[in-house]
Amino acid sequence: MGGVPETETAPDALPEPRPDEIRLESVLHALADPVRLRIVTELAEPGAELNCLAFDLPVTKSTSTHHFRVLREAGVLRQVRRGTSKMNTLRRADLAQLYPGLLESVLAAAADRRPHERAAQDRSPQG
Amino acid sequence: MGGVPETETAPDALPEPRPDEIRLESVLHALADPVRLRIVTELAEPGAELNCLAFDLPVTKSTSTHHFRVLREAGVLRQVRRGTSKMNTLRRADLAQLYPGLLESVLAAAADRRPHERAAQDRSPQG
DNA sequence: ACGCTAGTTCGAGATCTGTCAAACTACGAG
DNA sequence: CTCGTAGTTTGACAGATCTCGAACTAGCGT
Repeated sequence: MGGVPETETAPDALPEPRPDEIRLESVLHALADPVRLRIVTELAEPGAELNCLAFDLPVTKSTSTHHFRVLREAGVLRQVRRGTSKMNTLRRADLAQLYPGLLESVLAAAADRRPHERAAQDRSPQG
Repeated sequence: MGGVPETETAPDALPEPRPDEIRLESVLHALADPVRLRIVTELAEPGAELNCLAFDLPVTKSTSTHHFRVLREAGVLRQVRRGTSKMNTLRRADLAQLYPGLLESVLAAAADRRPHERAAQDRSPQG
C-alpha cells in the first residue's frame, strides 16, 4: 500500500512521490475520478492554493481526505501543512516535465466540459 | 448493461459511443490500465490496424476481449469485423477534436516510458 | 484549560475491476 | 459437414475503489 517515500520537497509537505516515481497509469487513474478531476480543475486556477475544505465537493470529509491522498500519492498535487489547514497545489512543473502537455490537455478538456452549468445545450440539431 | 448506442459509423463496426457521448473520465479510466495503455500504444503506430490477437498481451483471450470492450465503449478505439477477425483502430480524429492534445501527450508519455523493451539497445553506442 | 476548526483514521459496506477457465458463436477452408 | 481460427459470453473470484459515520488528532483563539 503506502509506498510513497518521504521526499524533503518542503519542510511541512506531506510525503509524495519523487518525479521519477510518478507513474503515468497512476496519474491517469487519479484524474479519472469525477471528484478528483474537479479538485484538479479548481486547483488549476492561477495561483490557487486551497485547503481541502475550500472545495465544494459532494462528499464527506473522510472521502475528501481519501481523494486528496490519491492525488498526492499519484504525484498530481502537493499538500503542505499550514496552521490547522493543508494547502494544496498542483505539481504542474513536475508533471509538465514528465508528461508534457498531459495536464494541460486534461485541464482544457475538463474546462470545456464544465460549462454545462452555464450553457447546457449549445448544440442545435439543425445547423 | 450496454449503454452504448448503435452508431452507424461503418457497416461492420461494433457499437461505439458517438463523439458527444465520449466522456473524459471514461477515456482517462480506459487509459489508466497497463494492458489497455499497451494496446493503445501499439495501435498508435502509423497505419496500424490490428486484430485483437495480434497484440502480445500477458492475459487470456477473454481478458483481452474485456479490455478491448472497455476501450471501445470509452470511445478510444473502433472495432470493425473483417472476416473472422476484428480490426482495431484508434479514434484519433474524434479524440483530437474532443480533447485536443490529450491522446498525443498520453502516447508520448507512454512511448517515453516503454523504450526499455523495444529500443533497449537501440540507442546508438557510437555515432 | 476549553472549545472550535481542519483534517485523519478506522471499520464497514456496496460496487467496480481485472483475471481466469470453460463453453459458446461466427466465419472461412477443405 | 467438419475442422480450425478468432473472438464472445458466462460464472466465478480476489482485490481495488468509493463511500459513509464515528471517533480521533492537531493547531489556534480566548
